Amino acid sequence: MRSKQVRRSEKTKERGICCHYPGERAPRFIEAFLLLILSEGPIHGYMILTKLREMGLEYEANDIGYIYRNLRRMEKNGFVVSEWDLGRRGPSRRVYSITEEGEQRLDEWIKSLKIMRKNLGLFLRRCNELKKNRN
Amino acid sequence: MRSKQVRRSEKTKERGICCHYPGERAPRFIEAFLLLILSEGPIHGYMILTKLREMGLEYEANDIGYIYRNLRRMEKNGFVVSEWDLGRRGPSRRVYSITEEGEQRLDEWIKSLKIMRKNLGLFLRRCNELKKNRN
DNA sequence: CCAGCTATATGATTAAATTATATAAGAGGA
DNA sequence: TCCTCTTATATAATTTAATCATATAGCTGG
Repeated sequence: MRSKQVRRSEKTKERGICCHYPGERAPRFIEAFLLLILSEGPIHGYMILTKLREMGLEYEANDIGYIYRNLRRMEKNGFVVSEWDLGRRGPSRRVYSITEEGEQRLDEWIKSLKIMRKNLGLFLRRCNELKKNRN
Repeated sequence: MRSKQVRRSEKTKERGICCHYPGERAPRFIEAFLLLILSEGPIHGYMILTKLREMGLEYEANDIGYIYRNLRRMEKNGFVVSEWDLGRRGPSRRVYSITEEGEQRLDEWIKSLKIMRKNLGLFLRRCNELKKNRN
């Protein structure tokens, strides 16, 4: 460990979906995002971090431990399987693939997140009305 | 305690925003919803449950403990204040009101939940594309 | 040889969601 | 009177998960 650790709470308050919001701690969506990425093809943990950032989630270097932990849990739950990729230079990679159960799980997530999105819309509209009525 | 407890995990899997989704546990939005309701006027805990249900969140009788705990935490954090309402028949009520700090906190929530809603949209669109390309 | 990037992993701590239960006032019926 | 139901608040105990912190190792370029 060389570089100094940075506290998320000080640095990353107003960003993506899986970090920072006033509640301090992340919501519980990471599994959905991991499943989507894995559903697009086998991939290793470190690359997932890059993908998440491309999806606007702005993870820090720190958060990689969180990814690995979740991948392990998901493997335990049967949503993914992994194998070592040793056939290349550099540190070896553990490559994860989604299972049939994982695909089903993703479908459940999609259903739930659709409802959540709808309810968030209602929430925000109601907030708008509240502010409007105050002026 | 008279009535039988019901397990959320068996009964309420595919519902609102603050309960049930594949991750089993609720996301961390409850504070935002409580703040919005309180921002509309002082109210006691038990009535909040009704309001949340009206907002489509389908809480069970069980979940009232969760509400109370959150209200207490929020009071500790200075987002709300409470006082007893003894001037009526029936069990006495603890009536909560939002503070200036609570209003600010709600504004932070609104910012974050807007981003979250946007990112959920991107997520769902990406899922759609994935499914489309498979056919 | 050191710094930096890539790569995986996990112990320890803290926060919070869930389950379960305790208490009590009043209303209405048998 | 007793019983049950609804309204109302509260918290102990348990479990899950997010965060903080750190360890290890391969390879590249200066």
